[in-house]
Amino acid sequence: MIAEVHASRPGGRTARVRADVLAAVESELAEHGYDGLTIDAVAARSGVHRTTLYRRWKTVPGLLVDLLEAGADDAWEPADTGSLEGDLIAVNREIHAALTARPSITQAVIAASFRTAAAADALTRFWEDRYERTALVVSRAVARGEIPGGTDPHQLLLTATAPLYHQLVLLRQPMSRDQADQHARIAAASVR
Amino acid sequence: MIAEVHASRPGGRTARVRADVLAAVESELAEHGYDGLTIDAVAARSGVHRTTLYRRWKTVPGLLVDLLEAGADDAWEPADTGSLEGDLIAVNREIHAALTARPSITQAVIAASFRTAAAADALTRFWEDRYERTALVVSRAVARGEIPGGTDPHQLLLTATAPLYHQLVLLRQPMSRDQADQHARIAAASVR
DNA sequence: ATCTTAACGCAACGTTCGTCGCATTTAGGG
DNA sequence: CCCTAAATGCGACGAACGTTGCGTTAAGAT
Repeated sequence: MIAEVHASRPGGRTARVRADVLAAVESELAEHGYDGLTIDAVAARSGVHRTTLYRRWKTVPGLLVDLLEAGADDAWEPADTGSLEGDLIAVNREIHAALTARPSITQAVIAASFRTAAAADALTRFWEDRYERTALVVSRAVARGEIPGGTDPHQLLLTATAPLYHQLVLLRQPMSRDQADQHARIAAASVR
Repeated sequence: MIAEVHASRPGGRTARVRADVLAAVESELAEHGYDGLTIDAVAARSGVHRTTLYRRWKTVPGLLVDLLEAGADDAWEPADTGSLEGDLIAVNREIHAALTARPSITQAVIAASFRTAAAADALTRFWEDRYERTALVVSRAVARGEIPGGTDPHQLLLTATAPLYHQLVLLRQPMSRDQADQHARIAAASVR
């Protein structure tokens, strides 16, 4: 998620317009949720003309994609708690917080990903990047001799994190933080 | 998912219209995917008037909801293979097949559930029903003495099935049937 | 067979959506 | 400071969407 360095004219007004628009997207999202998020509403709130939004962002999902990329934390890496189980619990708590926040930007972007291919691609890239970085907790555990070297990082992370997404996003039912912790423990125990 | 028994006039023409429409929805879905699924296209293909579709089904997600309910198998129950692991593998293979089919009705309904509350509710009810029935594999395992009595069925099923949904639906990446089996084994082992 | 009325067909309407051509502003370079 | 072109503002347009009023058909009751 590198910021667009080769933009032909990223200066003053353009940057200000982008900031205004993304701020409006966030506010609109907070007030009316994803369904109330429309190009016209964002245009009205931001003071930027409809046509400009259609030209630069094309669609509502496009706006959310940009919001996602603008907020991408390039320095993110999983916490090091000293044990595999502790690391997985920390990861799951982050996911749990992101999915239960109201409004949840993550939930909104997921919804958007079912509308346009561009949003789906952006989200896939984002998650690929995150899971790749999170694989660090597995290699650290291997280095500590906690788990065997042949362990598949992705399978392990899937076991730990998938239940949160499934329960909170698809099944649309509550999940306590304790339950989230518990799934991290199950995953950690599965590779011992 | 009981068929609407108290419909005031479900007879001949009305039933025929519904059958024509749902058939058209399925065909249209197969050819153009969810994005190409529009009220007008379904009306044209089915020979039923636009207005009728708007009156009875309101929205495109509404059409998919009805398709889901029409295809609901009220007799469904999980296969009995004689072991918890075998049962979970069987369940996961069904889910795997449903999510990798092309076109996948399940994937389409999931996409629809992010558009209208009615679709989200219908899907939630459907899954609640399925997971409740699938809990049978857990009670059978308890009866066989395979696992302790205090086992939480939902947590176990979540561990087994969530990775499939997450990988195939949200992460939008492939998963082999062997990997699906593997997650069933991990779940089975987690309660031993 | 007749009647009632729910369900459907039909045409027209207003709204929202996304696009286009053109004028205006302004960032960034000479 | 001036010049060029990218970015934005503006108004209008056509198409798609969803709704409404009214006439017609036919299911189900008497």
